[in-house]
Amino acid sequence: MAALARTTPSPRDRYRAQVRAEIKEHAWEQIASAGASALSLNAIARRMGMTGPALYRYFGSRDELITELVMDAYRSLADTFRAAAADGADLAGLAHAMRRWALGDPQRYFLIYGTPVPGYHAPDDATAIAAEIMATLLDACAGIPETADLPQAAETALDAHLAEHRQWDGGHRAPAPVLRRALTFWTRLHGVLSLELAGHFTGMGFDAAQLFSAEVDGLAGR
Amino acid sequence: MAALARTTPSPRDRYRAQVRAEIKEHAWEQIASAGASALSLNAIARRMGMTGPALYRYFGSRDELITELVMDAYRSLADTFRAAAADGADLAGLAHAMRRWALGDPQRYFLIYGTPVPGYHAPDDATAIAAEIMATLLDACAGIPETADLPQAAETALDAHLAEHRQWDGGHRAPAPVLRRALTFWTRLHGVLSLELAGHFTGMGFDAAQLFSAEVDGLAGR
DNA sequence: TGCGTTAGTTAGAAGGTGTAACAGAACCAG
DNA sequence: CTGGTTCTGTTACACCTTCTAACTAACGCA
Repeated sequence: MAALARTTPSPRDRYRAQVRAEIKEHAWEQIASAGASALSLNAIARRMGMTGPALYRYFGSRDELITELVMDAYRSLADTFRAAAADGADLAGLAHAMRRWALGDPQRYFLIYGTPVPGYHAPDDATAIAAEIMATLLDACAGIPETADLPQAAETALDAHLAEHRQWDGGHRAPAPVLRRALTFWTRLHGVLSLELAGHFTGMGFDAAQLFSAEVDGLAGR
Repeated sequence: MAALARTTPSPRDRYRAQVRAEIKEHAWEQIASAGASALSLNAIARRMGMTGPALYRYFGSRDELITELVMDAYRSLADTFRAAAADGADLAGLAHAMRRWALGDPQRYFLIYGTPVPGYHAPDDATAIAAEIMATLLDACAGIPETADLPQAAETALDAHLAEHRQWDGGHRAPAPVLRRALTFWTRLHGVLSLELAGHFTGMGFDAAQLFSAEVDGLAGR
């Protein structure tokens, strides 16, 4: 009873962690091949040679498993951003790192940025990681010349608005144009990327990478 | 047998059409409140006072119903675009019409532009309507000054690419910069709009409408 | 009036989530 | 080493889903 905080994980703990990880691996496979909506605990259990209810020892429900996968996806994206920034990537470097990350597993991207489920609210941890991503982005945006391709007549209006509504800046002391640039980076790249990943460009004939790069070049000030 | 093409719909035809329409109405309610993944033929049947299998007289499968809803969503968006253009809306007018349309039923927007289901391929009719939307957009883009906020150094590269990869222009004889503007309109507005609809801006404090408008102003050349 | 078509029913297969009760293995203490 | 506790995985089940098969009953038309 009342086990003290273990200094070292017990064999059971290790086993448990390993099974949980294996479940998640199978879950990612299913998601990659059929989307999150087709994820089935029973199917995962079958593939692992167990019966369905056994998985409920490891995840309380299907939603709990998906939530954990969402968190892992966020974590992975944040790490990708951080690693790229640590490697000295500029804004364009971050953009291309993000595109590679998304193309590597489109359904993982959609787990974060795809169709929302009306009742579902992301856990606070997710917004914390989102803030971490935004912080990395703001840092990168702070060191870009002002010649970049951004609204200029509208700039005054939006910048003034952002200057007074910056709860989301996480304490970053960037001026409003930098905030604007970060938001624009996010929305524009998501726009091209999500349409590309969803296949809306297939059959149109042009190369999505060039459209993406053109947006990146505009944002990064060439 | 082998009924000739009826000149006037029979009472049965009218009844059938009415029940189909009623099924779709309930489907839209369910989608709006719980998303397309939660759509249940059984639940619709229950609400209509019938048993589940009865609905299979009207739609061959759940997927067939959803496909029809997707088509209706496309049709509705295309009509919204056409109506706005017929009312003399410029590019900015089209943009705001699109935003109103999306905000009116976010899940309807996501039915078109949301997370794709890996195995699913949209019917050819859908791409035809998409082409119709693009045609309206290209017309609107053709009458915009060149001062608009678009990539300029990258312009040469992307424009050259688009000039040689324009299967998607539907015979529109617009020069490459117009094609580029239409694509950019689409991706940028989808970027802001889909993030807003998915709730990714909630809690950030700023007004998504102003971000949207700033992008529109940039695209429309003020 | 009578016959063919069609709508809606029940029954059931196959599969999903999730709970409850139980068997057995693993671990830990004495 | 043995006993007790804890944890894993099982079966059985309730309840939901989609969808098929077979049947009944109503409708519409001639």
